[in-house]
Amino acid sequence: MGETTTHRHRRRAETEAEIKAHAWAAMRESGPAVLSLRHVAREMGMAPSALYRYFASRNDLLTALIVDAYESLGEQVNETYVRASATGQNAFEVFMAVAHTYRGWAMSHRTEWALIFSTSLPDYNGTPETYAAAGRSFGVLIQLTADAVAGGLIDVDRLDRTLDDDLRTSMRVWAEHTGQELPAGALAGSMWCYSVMHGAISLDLNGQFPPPMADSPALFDSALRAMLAQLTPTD
Amino acid sequence: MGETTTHRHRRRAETEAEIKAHAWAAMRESGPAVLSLRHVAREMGMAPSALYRYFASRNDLLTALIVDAYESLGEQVNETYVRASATGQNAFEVFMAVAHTYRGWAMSHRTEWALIFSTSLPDYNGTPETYAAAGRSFGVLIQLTADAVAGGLIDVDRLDRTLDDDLRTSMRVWAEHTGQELPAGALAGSMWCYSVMHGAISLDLNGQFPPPMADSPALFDSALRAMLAQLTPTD
DNA sequence: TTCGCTGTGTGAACACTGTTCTCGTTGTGA
DNA sequence: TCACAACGAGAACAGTGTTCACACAGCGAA
Repeated sequence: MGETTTHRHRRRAETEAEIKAHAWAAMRESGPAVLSLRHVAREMGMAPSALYRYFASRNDLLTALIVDAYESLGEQVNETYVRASATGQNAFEVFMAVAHTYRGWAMSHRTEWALIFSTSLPDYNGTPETYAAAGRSFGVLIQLTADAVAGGLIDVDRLDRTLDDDLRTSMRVWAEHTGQELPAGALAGSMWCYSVMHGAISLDLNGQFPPPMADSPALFDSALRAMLAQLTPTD
Repeated sequence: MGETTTHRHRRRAETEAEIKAHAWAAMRESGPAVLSLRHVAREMGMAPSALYRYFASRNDLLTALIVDAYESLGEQVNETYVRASATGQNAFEVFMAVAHTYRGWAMSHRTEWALIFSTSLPDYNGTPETYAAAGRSFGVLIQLTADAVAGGLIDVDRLDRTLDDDLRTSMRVWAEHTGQELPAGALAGSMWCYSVMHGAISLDLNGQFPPPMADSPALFDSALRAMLAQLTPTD
């Protein structure tokens, strides 16, 4: 038998996609979190109740949208990782390329970003599916850390010594959980970089930076490079 | 005459506060962004329409709540700044104390944090009042930067040289806007620290860190110290 | 080919929501 | 004591997510 994709199946996938497309459009113009099923239905020329044939609830639709957003982000990030790695640059340069892709995605997909990273969606609760989707771009970060360690870019021993004991064991626990051979210090360093990256983007997107430094890739770049410099050996 | 606080005035202020208290309580248990005026009214034993004597709309109530949250945060941050400064510690140690207060507030006021920092509140738009309130804790950061520069903790010249030209001029523009004498490099450094601080908290609160390092003040601490180390002279 | 089932769409209904309006009542300053 | 502003109640309107009974279309099996 295999996958019998009947005519019905295809049509169903189409309408499903169309619903999501209209949902994105609505959120883009009215801001996220005001997604109205009735509005989408009206836009599509169908009864509100008909949407429930495709998504069991508003939350389910939101989950699907979030998963799609994660997938889009993960895909772009991963693609950049692969392409930049192929050029033979060292892991830090690859990381910078990935980070700029990450930031670029956030800037050009503000709605998606808000949907992913804003707690406080009305009544929405995260699901296992979203967590799984989130892991994908996180995996690239772990991979990059492993690359950097392999390339000798990280002063593993020094970083390890600076860590608090409890923190070091936390890192070890997680390191074993990843497939890679990751020293605690390196893992901590990657979390530092992740924090800078996420924080700079988040502040920028929310307009929490003073006006003249808003939407400044240069500030983002300098912040990340400052943190990376802290990881290198022979300071 | 002066301030004639009649009986009515006092009662009005009381109900206003009571409304906000009930609103916070409701958000705390049902998550933010599902604030329902009717629910608050029901809880208080009054008609929904009566609330409109105190807040012109749901957005106005939200604004008041956000301003209160900012004020609470700003107050705690400022208090820590004053107290820590009085002990004669250097500006970096004061900054660490302030940062921990900041993080502690975020952890113990998740609802308030979400209200402040989540874009994507349903239909809510920022107002001048909220921007003014936001500036208060930002001011402490600027003050700390000035203190650090005055204390010779920041390698101003080196940082200045590492900056992109456009970025440096952006920083200068903003530096003039603040009352303080802030070199561009130092200002950039403070933005880096702000990014780390905000990012680490944000990721932690949203559960975006791997489980074993969730809710870890040590990770937060190490990330900030790593960034601070990057600012000091004579590396 | 006809039967029956499953997938899809409809429209009415329910319980909500924010908001506005009109109508009383009640406290306060003159 | 009077007049007026402040306050509260209740009904109403338009909007929401969601459910339900119903009707039709398409498809596999008899």
